[in-house]
Amino acid sequence: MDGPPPPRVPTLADVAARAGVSTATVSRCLNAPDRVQKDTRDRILEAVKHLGYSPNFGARALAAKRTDTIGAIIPTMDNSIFARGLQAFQTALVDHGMTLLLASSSYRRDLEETQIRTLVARGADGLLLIGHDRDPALYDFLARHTVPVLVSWVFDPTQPRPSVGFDNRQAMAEMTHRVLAQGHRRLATISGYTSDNDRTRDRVAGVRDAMAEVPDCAPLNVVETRYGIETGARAFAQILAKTPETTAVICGNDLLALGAMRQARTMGLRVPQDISITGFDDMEIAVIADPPLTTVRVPHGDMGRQAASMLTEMVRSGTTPDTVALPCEIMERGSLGPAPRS
Amino acid sequence: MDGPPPPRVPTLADVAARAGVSTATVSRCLNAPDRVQKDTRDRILEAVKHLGYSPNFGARALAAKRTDTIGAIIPTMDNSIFARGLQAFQTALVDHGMTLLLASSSYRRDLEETQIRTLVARGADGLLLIGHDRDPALYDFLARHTVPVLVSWVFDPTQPRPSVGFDNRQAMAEMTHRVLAQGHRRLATISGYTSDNDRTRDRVAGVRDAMAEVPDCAPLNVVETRYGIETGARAFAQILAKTPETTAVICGNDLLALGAMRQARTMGLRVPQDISITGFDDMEIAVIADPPLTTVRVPHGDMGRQAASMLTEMVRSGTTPDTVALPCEIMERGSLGPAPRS
DNA sequence: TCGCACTATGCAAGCGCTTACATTGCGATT
DNA sequence: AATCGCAATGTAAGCGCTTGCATAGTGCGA
Repeated sequence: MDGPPPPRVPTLADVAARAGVSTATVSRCLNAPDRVQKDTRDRILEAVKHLGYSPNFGARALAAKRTDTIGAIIPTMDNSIFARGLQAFQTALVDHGMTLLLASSSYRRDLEETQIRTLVARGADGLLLIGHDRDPALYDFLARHTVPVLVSWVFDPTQPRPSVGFDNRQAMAEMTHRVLAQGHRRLATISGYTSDNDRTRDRVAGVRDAMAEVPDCAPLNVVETRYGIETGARAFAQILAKTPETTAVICGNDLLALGAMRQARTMGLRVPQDISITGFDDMEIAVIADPPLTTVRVPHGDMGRQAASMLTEMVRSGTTPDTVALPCEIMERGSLGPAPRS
Repeated sequence: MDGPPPPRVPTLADVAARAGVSTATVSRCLNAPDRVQKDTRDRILEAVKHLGYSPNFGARALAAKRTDTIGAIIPTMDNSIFARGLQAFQTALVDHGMTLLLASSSYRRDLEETQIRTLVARGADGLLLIGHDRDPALYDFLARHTVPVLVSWVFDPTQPRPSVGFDNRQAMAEMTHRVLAQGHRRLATISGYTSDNDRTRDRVAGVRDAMAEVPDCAPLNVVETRYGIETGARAFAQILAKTPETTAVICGNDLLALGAMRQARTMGLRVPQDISITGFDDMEIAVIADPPLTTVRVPHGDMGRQAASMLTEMVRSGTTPDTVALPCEIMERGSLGPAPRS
């Protein structure tokens, strides 16, 4: 019936021709359907379907000055912590008609900077970033390009930028309270690197906050290391070498805690009878660790979903939302027990 | 010194004006630097820097008919299996000057289809997909839009599309050989859902391949379920209810295996003395499970990096590379032991 | 000295879409 | 019946870049 198939990808003009209207009407029909009459719309839609038309992205971006694309830069996808939040973020973004442009920084500030510039150059309408710590020049750059930024994974109402996240400091303070409540007074912390990272800093600060309220605490032994199981194990050994009297090790994330637990076992220490260990994140495996890990449940999913809504709103309306705080929950499980009688 | 800053984002024309050349020369200078003379180039680069120029993405995409963007659709980021490969993929992509557009399908065929169309509409120059199972109409669609596709996570040279991955079937057969070598003859498998998923199908097929070489095996008890720890635990209980004589449970991934191990412990079974359990993926936690999990190490990183190179090449040169097979490695650890004397 | 090959640069035509503005047609208002 | 307002649609001007082709400049062999 039909002639030979069109040799090229159909354009708006092809649709317009087939429907017997102008390209403007087709464009409107696609972007604001209620601005064209029902029968015209039907005719256009038929043409669209028949031709298999799909708008050219570049042309649309050029003319409309937006891409319906949101960029996100996370430290890493390697461990599931960020991946879970990202999954929720991406899914929600799709529901809002947005697409995710993704990059990772490997926790490196210089790389993150490059990635931010790249994503903006790639036309990201808005950006999701983790944490506030960043060169002010970068924020200037983003402002100049009028790219809205939403910060996640933290809650800090004193920052000028909106964020959606949780209060790392308070969550860790709460965890530390629980540890202290078990009678522990000789604590140590295995933390991620704190330079360029407000989240890790806040977590350590939270530990200190809680300790400050109890008079007879020994000084906190803090070891900084890269996040990971192996590094957690090594850090644990280091801690016991320096302060063997430690009865509880508060870890900056679950991976570190898992490594610490393994090392404890290796060294013949029972958890929690001889030493208590806590984590942060509540990864899926926390509950099947032996003993199950006491940790902080982070609202990954809510954070991701909220971030998607907020960013979409920011991009579409140009408004700046209020910073949102999401609650964490302490999951008390087997790895935290009473302090041993010394 | 300078006048008031330009009120808007600078364009090619601004750069050209400042450098005293035409926009064509600036464009060439940016895209093929060796086609303009050194001093002209320096002048242009100075102008670029001074103005803080960065090319407009939409305009470039429209004129050049490419976006330097690669789309990837993975089943989920929720578990670290895909996330790790993706991390390597993204990093390598950046090294090739490409950017990652990401979507996830939640293992749902219909969603995946939508996402594929969306990413193409968003201007992805090429696509990374997981597994071959897909509606042929989709492949037609991609061909019509001349979007090259690379399939990953599988190795199947009989498929018309290039892929980079590993042989799920052979890897699982190899694992099963190891299990059989320990004297096990009553096996069960906890598999992910096999409909629309060639990877899970291949893994089960691998188990059967190996069993076929041994005459006295009991029939294989297969339970299909969603990937996860909880679901793995439930599936394990189901298996023991139906075939309590089972001495080894071969799981389709590590999460399932971890769940199975937990359930075994709950039911008072010792691993591996009473029952052996194996996984697939070699997630980071496999080694700290108790007992450490015998599993298949999948070359996530290599796969991601290779995929990035291959796709970039496909997009840039329009060629179709050969399918690449990457080796898996069986990690024999504590969760696999000799079959108990019955 | 002339012509030729070749390089560096400019000119200008799009790429396919959105949108401000203009036009048309029709019912309601006076 | 003339006028006005409004809804539906058309007209056409870009959006900022790439690239085929044209043009000018340069060095070299004959």
